[in-house]
Amino acid sequence: MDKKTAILKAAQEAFGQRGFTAATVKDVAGRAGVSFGLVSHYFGSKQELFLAAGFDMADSLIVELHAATEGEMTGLEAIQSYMTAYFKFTEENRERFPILFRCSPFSHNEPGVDVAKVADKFSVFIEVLERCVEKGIKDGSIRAVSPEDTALILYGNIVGSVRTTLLTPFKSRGIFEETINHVTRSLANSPGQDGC
Amino acid sequence: MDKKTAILKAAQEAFGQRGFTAATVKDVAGRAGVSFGLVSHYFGSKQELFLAAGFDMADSLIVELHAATEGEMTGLEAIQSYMTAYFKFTEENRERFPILFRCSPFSHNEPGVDVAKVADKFSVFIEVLERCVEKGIKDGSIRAVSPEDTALILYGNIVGSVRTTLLTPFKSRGIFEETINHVTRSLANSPGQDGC
Amino acid sequence: MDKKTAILKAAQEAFGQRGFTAATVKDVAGRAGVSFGLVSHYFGSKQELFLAAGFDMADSLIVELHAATEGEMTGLEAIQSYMTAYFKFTEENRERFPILFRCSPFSHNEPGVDVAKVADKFSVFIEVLERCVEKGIKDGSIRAVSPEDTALILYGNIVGSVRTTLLTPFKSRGIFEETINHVTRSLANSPGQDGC
Amino acid sequence: MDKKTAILKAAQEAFGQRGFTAATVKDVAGRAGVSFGLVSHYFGSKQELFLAAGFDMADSLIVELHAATEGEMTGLEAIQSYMTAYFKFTEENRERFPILFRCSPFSHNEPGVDVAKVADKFSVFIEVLERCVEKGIKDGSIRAVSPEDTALILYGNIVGSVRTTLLTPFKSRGIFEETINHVTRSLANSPGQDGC
DNA sequence: CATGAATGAGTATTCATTCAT
DNA sequence: GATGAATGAATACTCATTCAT
Repeated sequence: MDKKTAILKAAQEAFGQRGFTAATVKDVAGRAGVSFGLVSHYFGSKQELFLAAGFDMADSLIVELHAATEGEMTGLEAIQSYMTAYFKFTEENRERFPILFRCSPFSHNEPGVDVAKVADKFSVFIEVLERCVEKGIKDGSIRAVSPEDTALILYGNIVGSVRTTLLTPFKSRGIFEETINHVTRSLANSPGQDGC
Repeated sequence: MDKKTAILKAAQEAFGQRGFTAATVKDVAGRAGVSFGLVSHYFGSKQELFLAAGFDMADSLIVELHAATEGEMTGLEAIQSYMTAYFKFTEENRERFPILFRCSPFSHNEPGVDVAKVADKFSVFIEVLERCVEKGIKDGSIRAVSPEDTALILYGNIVGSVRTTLLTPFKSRGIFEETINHVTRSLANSPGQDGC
Repeated sequence: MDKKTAILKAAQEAFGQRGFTAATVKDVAGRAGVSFGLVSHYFGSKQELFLAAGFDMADSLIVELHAATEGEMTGLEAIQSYMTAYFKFTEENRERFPILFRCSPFSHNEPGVDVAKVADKFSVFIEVLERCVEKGIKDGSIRAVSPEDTALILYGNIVGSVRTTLLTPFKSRGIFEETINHVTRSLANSPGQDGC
Repeated sequence: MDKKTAILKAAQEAFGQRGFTAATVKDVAGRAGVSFGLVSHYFGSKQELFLAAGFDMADSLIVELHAATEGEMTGLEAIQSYMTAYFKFTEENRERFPILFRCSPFSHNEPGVDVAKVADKFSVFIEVLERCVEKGIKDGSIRAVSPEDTALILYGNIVGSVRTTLLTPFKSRGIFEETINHVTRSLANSPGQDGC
């Protein structure tokens, strides 16, 4: 791993754990094993580094989510696949994922975050979910709901469970699976109902 | 409003908007219209002020939630009442509510927050919810789910919608009502299923 | 002398000797015998301190020059009095005067100097001189010259001698008197000429 | 123009405009269109570059002044020729001339300037002027004055006008000519006086 | 009660310089 | 010759805290 990448990874760790303001450039440099001068050399300012770190993480996740929802399946299955991929990604990146809690429109502005850019980046997460809901309504796997509202609620639901898992001491083994069940129960067009 | 209260309210605003590290004591004093010396005079250190501000907000909310869930009703109705009260409280305290996003175990530790104390305080929110789920299972209004997992998921769901509303530009008029519907659909013991 | 004044005097010394960029706030604080935090407390930024220091010195000098040129005398005598006062002031403030070399439109912009403000302040020095020249032309003590050009040249002349005295190793005991003679010879309406 | 020369010219520009401390090696390299590594490669340190830049400019000017004063003429004419050449040189090198304001004993020490070397270099400018005054006194074109003091005063006079022209917003079309007239009036052995 | 003068630790950033390629 | 990665000293500025009034 070259030093530029090392700095990026270290920044994701440090900003994720401490937040933009509390994390220090010196800390990032220390974790990356480089001098702090090199951080400015490659990334300019702390703010630019913060955005680079957050966007790099977001981009990686977006790739996974696209892959998870692109195959042939019902809308409801796509949502389940989306959630599975999302949760898997968080578990595989426990140390560095939380940068997304900070560098996201769902957190209060950290100084130095361009709100518009971040909202733009994150709207993709919502949009993919919205497409899945729309698809599910069409193919009959999801009941009639507002795709827009639902996508927002589902995303909040997902992030809520991720926060609980990564941040709180309120641990629960099956929370990810149960969240998928929760969502499935809420959205599924229960076949029994039609049959009655 | 006496100056001590003014400082507390100002602290909730400032810490909510900027976070523990980025908010300054001078800023708090400015918003409260008092000299910065008075802040230490009443609250000692910045950290103590942060905790006082967060706990004051949490306590107010807890009072509301207890009131909302204590009457005679089914478990499912209690959950709906809990959520309604929670959402109402956030809207009535838009400016100062976000202190809870910072001073909560669902956010990364802000330096100076005693994790244990905070977890303790917030476990009440989960426990009240858990009691409602248990009650609903008993009275037949809620299907058979794990009360513990479900309480965590529901809380994440609620906070997700609050964050979306208070923090993001992804606005949706009916998100609070839809979140209640979402939860209701997921938990309700659908009478039709039994009938089949 | 209170600490705010001490900082101002120290700033005049430090900026005068080393220039805006090379002088450090720590150095200023050290000379003033205060902590460097107090400098920001009173003056905000280095730039504001620089301007405050320069303008304080300029204002003091302006007072002297007005006093020197206000009595009843010919224009030529007023110019001599102006120069005498100017040179006396520089000698009495050897240590701190050079701030004016830096904070003046006759020096290259130091970053953080508002060019317009400085030009405004210094235009007074030129204008007073111009009035004297005009007066001298009217009262016959000064030959027919362009008051505007002449004022600029005289000011350059004065500052040139001050720079030589305060900054260079090219010392000459009588340079101030000789400069006054030089100017007098150049401007005087030699009575002999009229008589011819 | 080879890269070494390009660096030297760029250094004259940058140091002239910003001063030794504020100008950066990177800035010089950027203006010259070379990598910053090449600057050290050719000139060693920033200080050496500064001196090289200043002395190169001083040497060019000295050549012009010698040429201007070497022909057959009276001392007064030599001084006029000196001034004309000096002013012409400044106008032809507007962008890069101000390095001499910085790298001269008439400016406060920029750190890294060897005072003695600079004084030595600049003493030539004064000496040439002094020779002209002495010559003029001998040949009767200049009245009886102290050559030493006068040379210093004249040099200050010249530089004052150059500073006014290159640095201040106090522009005056005829300032260079008027300065020559000013000096001429002051020094000339007015023939009319003798004639009376 | 209330103010704000005073302090100094901590941080981001700039920048000259070195050195491997 | 020429480049730019890498370093770390130096510096302006912020800010919590203390304390005299």
